[in-house]
Amino acid sequence: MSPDLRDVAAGAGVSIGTVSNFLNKPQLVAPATKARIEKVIDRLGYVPNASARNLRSGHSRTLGLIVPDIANPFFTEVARGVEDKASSRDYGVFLCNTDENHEKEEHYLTLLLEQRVRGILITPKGDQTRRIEAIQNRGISVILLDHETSQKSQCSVSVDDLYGGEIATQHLIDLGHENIIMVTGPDSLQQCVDRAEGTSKTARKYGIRVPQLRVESMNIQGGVEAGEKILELPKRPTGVFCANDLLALGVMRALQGAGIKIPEEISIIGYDDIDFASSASVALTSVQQPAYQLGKVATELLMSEFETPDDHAHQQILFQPQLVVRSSTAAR
Amino acid sequence: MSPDLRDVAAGAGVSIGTVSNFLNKPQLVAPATKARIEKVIDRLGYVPNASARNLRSGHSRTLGLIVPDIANPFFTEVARGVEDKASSRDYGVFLCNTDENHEKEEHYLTLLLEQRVRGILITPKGDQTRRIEAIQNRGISVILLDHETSQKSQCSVSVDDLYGGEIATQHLIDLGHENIIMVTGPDSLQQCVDRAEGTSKTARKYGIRVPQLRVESMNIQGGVEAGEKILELPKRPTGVFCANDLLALGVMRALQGAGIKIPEEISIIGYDDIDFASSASVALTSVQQPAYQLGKVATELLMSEFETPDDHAHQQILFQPQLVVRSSTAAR
DNA sequence: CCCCCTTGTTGAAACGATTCAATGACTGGT
DNA sequence: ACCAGTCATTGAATCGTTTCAACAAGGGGG
Repeated sequence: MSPDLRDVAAGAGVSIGTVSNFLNKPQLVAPATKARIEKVIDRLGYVPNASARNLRSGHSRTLGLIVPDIANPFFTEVARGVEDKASSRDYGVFLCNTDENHEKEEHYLTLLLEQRVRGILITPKGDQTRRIEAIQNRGISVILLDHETSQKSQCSVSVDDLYGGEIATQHLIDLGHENIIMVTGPDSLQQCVDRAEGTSKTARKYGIRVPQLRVESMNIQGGVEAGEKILELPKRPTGVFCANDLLALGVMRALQGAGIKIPEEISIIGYDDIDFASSASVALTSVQQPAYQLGKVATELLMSEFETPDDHAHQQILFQPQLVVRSSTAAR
Repeated sequence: MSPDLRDVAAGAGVSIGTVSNFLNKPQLVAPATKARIEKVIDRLGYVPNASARNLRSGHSRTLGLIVPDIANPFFTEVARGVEDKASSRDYGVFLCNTDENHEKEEHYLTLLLEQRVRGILITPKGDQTRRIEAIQNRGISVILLDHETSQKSQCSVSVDDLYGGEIATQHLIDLGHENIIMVTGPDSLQQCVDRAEGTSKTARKYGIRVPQLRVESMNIQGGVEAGEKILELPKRPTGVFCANDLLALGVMRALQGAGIKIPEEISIIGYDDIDFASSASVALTSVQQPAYQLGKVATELLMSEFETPDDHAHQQILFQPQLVVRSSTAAR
């Protein structure tokens, strides 16, 4: 149905090998032959078959990207960074969305293995160290994305979530808040654990205890649920730190729905500084992360790992987040 | 590096063909043999090589999805619909983001052709009829997503943008607005053209002319730019209809930044009803589209096209959008 | 006891490319 | 006129599967 290297060769009156050289090592082919082959390729609309190519050459030109929630603008931004970098080197990207679901993560990992992708970028749920090592043993590079690792055998690119939790909490405390609550996700998300840890650490310095309100899903819906629980609390907090902006927007929606004034009655601070944060009903104070950069750097690292394996040292890159103050937090 | 069908066969003391049957036609394999093979597969961690499989069988188990802006929640929702449906039938999805850029679209189409995906879902920019027919001639099914077609040889799943433009405009007119402006994207986006057409049609009935303010990119940034232009207008409009919610949020941001009260001074209505619309600084009135459903139905249609080509009739499915009134529009 | 049918298994060809050693055709130096 | 050395091209093997015709082994039915 689709034309074939053989068809091209026949059309140009050369052998299959020459056409292959034209495609992969053009400097080996005589100008006149080149011209002839090119013309035939155009006329036939020949497009190489990646499967055949991968099979023979032993590696594909595709990467896998596994994220917990593609609807979260933070991860779409990361994905954009990955795609741009990959594209620029003529790699394709399999984008997989797990909905924070372990089974889906497993499912997609197998899918990527079947595809024999060249490398995988993953924001894993829970500790996947063993699984990941098994994959690396198959000759597939893996980079942890937005997830720090202590394993020296793995690369990771992440943002300092501990520090992020600290500056968010410090900000609330500086504004005079003492009754603070943190809305966070399941413990299987390392980001949540680290941000919470940063919060506790800073709070302890001031003799404050920050209770945690845990939700299932890190999205607006989850935030709304958290907000409703906050409303029922016997002693209502004056400051709320949410582990991401979606939660913060949800909490804000729930609280405002109950007639509570933000930030007069309750201050809210989010995390990620997504684009929508500044468009929110009250512009959201948030902790900014270099999402696009994260994706880009991770992809560079990944490619260096398999393109120049010799001078590639496994490294753990850590970005620093930054506080962005807007209108959702105020002195109490 | 990765174990092989041959390794499995050797381990289980059977031929390659039997293992292949175990994988693809288990009913042909004796229970005892099955058990033996299964054990070896587990022990070796065998994962089939999709390239070899595709090459031999002549078709892959992957789809391609091409969208103009994955950062737009409308399209992430569509993508979710596609992924869920595809996953459920064990298909993988290549998600491609074009940034409304024709070259990228072209680039990704070639990528998908190289991969010999089984089918493509695309929200094309401009008229791609010929290109798409060429792809179909290669035996790859194509479905137009969120883009109506009159071609009877193609399937499409879309939402009635003409009607959407009508109800948005009708809403503004019902509220007493006569000085209305539409913020829209480039003519190469059919959605924009259709929504604008709906607007004009309705406006004409009332003897009103709705000028168009055209921006390059259909995102928040584009909206901000449009908002700034609106501020400079000699005769400021009282109603603004934006071709999508991102534009609306951007316009809102710019106008509010200049101290204009929404909706008291200017009413704004968006399109798509993304999740963030109701969290906006002023909850956005919008035209709702069944995004998830769109993706899901399109994928079903696509799969039926190549799984049961005989009883598949090309069809154009059209959903109806729905007005959602919130706080960003008011009587003048 | 022979034949046919079913059930399970096998072996080899094919898919469309890459890879590489071998070959052929020239060129220029001596 | 010959040899060495480029430069272009070729042909065959190979990657890991699927596919399918052919075969082996039992199991009734006549």
